[in-house]
Amino acid sequence: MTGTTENQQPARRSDATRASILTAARERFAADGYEKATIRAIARDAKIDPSMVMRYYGNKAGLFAEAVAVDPGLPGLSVEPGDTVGRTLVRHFLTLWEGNEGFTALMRVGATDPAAAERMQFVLRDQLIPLARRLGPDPEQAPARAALCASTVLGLALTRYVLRFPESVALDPEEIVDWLGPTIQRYLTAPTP
Amino acid sequence: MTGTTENQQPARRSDATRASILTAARERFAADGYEKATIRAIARDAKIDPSMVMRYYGNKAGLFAEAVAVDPGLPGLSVEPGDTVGRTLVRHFLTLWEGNEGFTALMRVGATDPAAAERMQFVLRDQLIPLARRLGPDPEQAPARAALCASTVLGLALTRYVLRFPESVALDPEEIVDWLGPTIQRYLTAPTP
DNA sequence: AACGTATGCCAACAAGTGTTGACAGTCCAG
DNA sequence: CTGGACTGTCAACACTTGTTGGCATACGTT
Repeated sequence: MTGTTENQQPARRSDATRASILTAARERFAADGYEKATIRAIARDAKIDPSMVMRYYGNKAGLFAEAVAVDPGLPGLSVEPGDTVGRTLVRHFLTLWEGNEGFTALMRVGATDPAAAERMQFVLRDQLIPLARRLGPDPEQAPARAALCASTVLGLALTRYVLRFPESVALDPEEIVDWLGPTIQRYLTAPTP
Repeated sequence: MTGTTENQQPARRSDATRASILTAARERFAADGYEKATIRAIARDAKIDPSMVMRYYGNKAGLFAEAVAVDPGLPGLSVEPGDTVGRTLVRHFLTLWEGNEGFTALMRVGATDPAAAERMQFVLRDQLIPLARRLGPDPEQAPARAALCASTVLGLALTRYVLRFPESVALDPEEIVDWLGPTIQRYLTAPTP
């Protein structure tokens, strides 16, 4: 083994450049969206030539795809007792968003790009709906209940990370968990109102 | 009086063109966002020449400004008994969004344009915060409580009108009121959790 | 009828975009 | 040392964008 992690590839010299491009791309996409994040601007940030971006990532779409290749992974929520799932879920999403700019990028772009919007549905369909089906009183209501949860979480992300409303940015993470946790819990488990 | 409404201006012949441009612009902005909604495409929809857009609205920014000049107006919520404010507010936003494409346009663009994002804060600052200050137990918490309400409403708008998640689109309006009403009510009036 | 104005179209511009190919230096195996 | 592959730069391409000015036509007033 050559590096810190075991790689099959022989660790080429250009890996540093590749990484710096990807980092710059994530920042630009998260800050400006797809159209305004030009390849020239990303290349300038990464301090290389725009043509290198093309060589390493094919085209702009390919670069974006790799920049937002994030894994939401709701880990081990199946073994949750069921009483605190709401709080746990909110806390999970919060730490996820705070640490990875890819989510902000995906969301900003999803507002105008159907492909990115569809990619966001993956979380809803693959993780939230099954969760709602397992915890809720009526499996048939699972899609509706999961949709409400998604709108809650994404609404916070929108006002806090995308639109950056000062009043939303000022909220303390634990304060958010205290308020949104019961909401999610109710959407998932409470009887139909 | 010449038309249905009283106008000070003598009702010029180009008013129909002006209106068709504005309608096409609203649709395009709402569907594609700012960058992808090109003046040429809008002009093609309105069946006129792109140069007419410039003559009547100065430039693209001016056109967008008039296209999203919508008034959220939370009417008479001050006289609401206080017990059903949550439901009333949700219902109000819902009818607002269903009827006017300007909101969708503003939101889609706000995801990448800071100016549009700031325009959206107007609703929060001018209407939601005062409401929270009047109804909530502690005036100092008004910004935080209002921010939570904004994130709730905008989250629904995001998944339903912008990202168009099928599970969110499928929700019945009254079903939404039933679920989101109590949430808003709690954010506004419930004691700190 | 005649004139000034409003309305519309056409062609073109400068700027910026993603993308491509040719060319120079650098590294490493033989 | 020498060859070929890797890494990077430069200049240019084809295209789309917002925007502008000139020119033709229709209108309303006198």
